[in-house]
Amino acid sequence: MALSSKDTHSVFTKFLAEKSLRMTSQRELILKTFCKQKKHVTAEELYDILKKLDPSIGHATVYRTLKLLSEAGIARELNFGEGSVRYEPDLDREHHDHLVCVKCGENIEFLDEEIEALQKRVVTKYGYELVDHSLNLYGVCPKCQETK
Amino acid sequence: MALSSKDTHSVFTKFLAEKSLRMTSQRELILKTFCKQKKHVTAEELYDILKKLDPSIGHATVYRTLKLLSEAGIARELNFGEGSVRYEPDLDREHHDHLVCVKCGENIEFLDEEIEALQKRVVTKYGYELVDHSLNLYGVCPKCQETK
DNA sequence: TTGATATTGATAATGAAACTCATTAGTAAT
DNA sequence: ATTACTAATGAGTTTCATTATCAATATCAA
Ligand SMILES: [Mn+2]
Ligand SMILES: [Mn+2]
Ligand SMILES: [Zn+2]
Ligand SMILES: [Zn+2]
Repeated sequence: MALSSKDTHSVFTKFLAEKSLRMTSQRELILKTFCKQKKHVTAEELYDILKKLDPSIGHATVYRTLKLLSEAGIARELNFGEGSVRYEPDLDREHHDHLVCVKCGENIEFLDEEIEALQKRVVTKYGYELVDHSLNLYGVCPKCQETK
Repeated sequence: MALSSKDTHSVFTKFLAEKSLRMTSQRELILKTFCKQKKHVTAEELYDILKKLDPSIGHATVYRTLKLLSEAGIARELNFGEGSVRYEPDLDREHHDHLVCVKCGENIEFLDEEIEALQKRVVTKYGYELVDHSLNLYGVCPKCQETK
């Protein structure tokens, strides 16, 4: 049962209010457009999409807002070693990791509770306090395996 | 029983020969210096160290050679989301992942065979052919937990 | 040696992301 | 509505890591 877009909006508004920041039309548009995306987008890709909806939108505002959305827990940053960060909606989704095809970029999301538990075991073993983790598996997808 | 530096040298030479590339004094110095490092270094950090040994060394040569060393399997690229890539010797070392303190950067290397096995299970489940993986755990180290 | 080719290092170019700042917009009290 | 305050915006600049260019140099095989 995914949360409605109204929820991300109110979560963001609340987050902003707590920091004496303001909900603006740009932030609303960026939030709404970001949440619609099916794929993990870069700031640049989202900017290109937004430009069509509001040609006056600024480069920096997209970067700034994605950062805010991450802080608010609405977005998650992903790093697949491409040189730029990707973002995905994170609020109404359960945690998952990624399996990426190195040939075509196809992206599978998976969740392995056993791996999750073992990670916690490692962190505990060394006396650390877990903050975050990043697990990316890189491989060749079935389709790309055929293409020799 | 680690391999001697003579081995990395011959591995690199063989790798270069197979690609009709040449072993040069710069590549020898970079290889030797890189393998001596105890920590994961960025290209920039290694460049600073190399400058003291050979002030004529070029920026681009360090970047280029680290890339070659990675292709040759002598170095491994690490991405801790800092904005720059780190490298570590990989030839005479067994695989491991990293637990990084988000406060002080302290870096623990660990190997969990169970996690490794489960990763393979995930990849197999989706019909992928595993190429690589990246697992980074981020936390607060015991020392930094004290500092409130 | 010589000729072909690879390498180098200085420098320029690139691309992502952060910063600057003058202008605009939102807020809350008058 | 007017005001005063503060935050937000977007154009443009800046930084930083990394890559590309290219003329000069080094290496190699014949
Ligand atoms: Mn995802
Ligand atoms: Mn390591
Ligand atoms: Zn593929
Ligand atoms: Zn620490």
